[in-house]
Amino acid sequence: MQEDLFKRLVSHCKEYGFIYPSSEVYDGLNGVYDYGPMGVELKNNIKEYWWRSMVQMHENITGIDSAIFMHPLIWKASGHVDAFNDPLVDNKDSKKRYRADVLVEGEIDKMIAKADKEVDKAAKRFGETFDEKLYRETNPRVLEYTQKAEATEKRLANALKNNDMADLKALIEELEIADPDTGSRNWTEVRQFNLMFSTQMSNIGGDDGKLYLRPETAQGIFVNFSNVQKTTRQKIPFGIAQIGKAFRNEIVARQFIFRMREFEQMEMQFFVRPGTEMEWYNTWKARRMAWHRAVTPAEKLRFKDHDNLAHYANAAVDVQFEFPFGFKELEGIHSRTDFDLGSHSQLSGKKMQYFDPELNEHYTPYVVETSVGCDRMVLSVLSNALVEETVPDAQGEDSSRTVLRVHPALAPVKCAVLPLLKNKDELVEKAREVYDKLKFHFICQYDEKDAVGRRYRRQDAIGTPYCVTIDFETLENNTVTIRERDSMEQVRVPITEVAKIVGDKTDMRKLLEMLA
RNA sequence: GCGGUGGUAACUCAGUUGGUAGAGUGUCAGCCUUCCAAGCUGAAUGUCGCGAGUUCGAAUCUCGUCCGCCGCUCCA
Repeated sequence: MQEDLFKRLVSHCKEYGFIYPSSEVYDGLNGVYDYGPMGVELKNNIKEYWWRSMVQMHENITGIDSAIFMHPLIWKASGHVDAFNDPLVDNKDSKKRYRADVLVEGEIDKMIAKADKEVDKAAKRFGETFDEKLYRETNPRVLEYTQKAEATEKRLANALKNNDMADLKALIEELEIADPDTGSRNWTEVRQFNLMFSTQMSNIGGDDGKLYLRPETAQGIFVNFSNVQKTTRQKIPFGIAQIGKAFRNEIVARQFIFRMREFEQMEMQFFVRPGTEMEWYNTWKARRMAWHRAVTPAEKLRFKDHDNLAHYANAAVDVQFEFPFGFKELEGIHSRTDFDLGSHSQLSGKKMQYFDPELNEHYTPYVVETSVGCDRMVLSVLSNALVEETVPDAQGEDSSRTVLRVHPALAPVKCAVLPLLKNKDELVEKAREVYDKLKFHFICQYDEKDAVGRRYRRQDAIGTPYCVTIDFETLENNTVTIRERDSMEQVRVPITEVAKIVGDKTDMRKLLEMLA
């Protein structure tokens, strides 16, 4: 059922020009998609909704557009060079894949557990006279375990530091580590998976010329913190917003545009006084949920706290949407502490602090981040909107229609202009006139092909909220009918009012006002 | 990467024991039509994923290869 909906959605997206598989004529490129004529409009509207809700609606939030190429040290400071490199190993028998370092760490834990067990046993034996410290330092068996654990830890750290995959493999073999599930010791070579794409800036020679395509837009904001603060004279708390492409070499890209290798983020980093970050974290949680609820039913949205916090965060929550394949992350809200600014400050040697006149002191601001996946937002809007319903046809019989119930402010085309009949020149001519007026206000489509009912259905399929029909009465008194997508109801209005009526209903302002 | 599964028109799919491709929808042109898809007439569109083999003959059989989907590993 749900899977059917998802398949229908994917083909609908292609059929009506929303989303095409990338490089299709060359058999496609896994995990990459192109936006078509309807898709780009929808996506731009989503971006505009976000941008205006951040930058236009908050005097203390400004936007930037930083470059995708950044100095390679940025990714060192951010922790991505380390955190994005996972050494993976496959078990040939069980076909399971593990992180090699996690396997070794598990083995180290076992060694420590063994030592602890020896200590426990001795403690029971000696009773109250037991000196744990002395025992740990002198008992040969405990010593053997702890020393082995320490040595292994050291070797693991070295191997990771030097990217020595061969030694990692050797370590797994020497420790006789078995697959936790099956007990098999039949391992493949350990391979490094780099989740960042790299490229070459050719006029810098050798390895130093290696650059990464940014895996998140946030760092472009952090490294511009001082520039923005000084040039805009913002006082803390204030935020910097950015929309842009990011790139991650996912091991598997799946679920249509949900997880792509090239994707777009809408991120806002909010800089606050240390100690106030949880307050702001909760404020932004609420604001962001309100933003989502303005376009998505509340029951399809929920918060999901992170079980494991990232290296930079002291609190993290996801906004999840119920996709056809289950509740999945749409947006992340993180309290990033002063990790990023502190780290860049340390590595670059440049101060990234703020002088707080109220406190009369310098500090490194804390950061609360909101980060939405733009493409995921497109997917959520589409999967929430696509409906197949039964409506009466001209004879009052049941007929089905496919309709995209997207919010009018997000709809790719706002208005279709239709002459009732195309073989009547007066109607066609008048319709052209109306179209030529409306096109200055919003995106319109003119269509005269086929019966008008069929044209309505065509517009329904791409989510056009309003259809204006020019009929014989129009020729008499300059009025037209406006047909609304969801209710299919029509009202007759003077031509001179169409731009205002449709404009009001499709204006982004409607959405923004819901956030107040 | 492994396992499962699939690749035929823009979309959804059919194609029987091997005889060089069809349907519905959609698209285009024309007719009809005074407001909600499926009225009439006509038309265009396929290297049947790609390559090799078997065969007189391959969408169909064999092998290889590429790509997609689902699951596992990963997801800061």
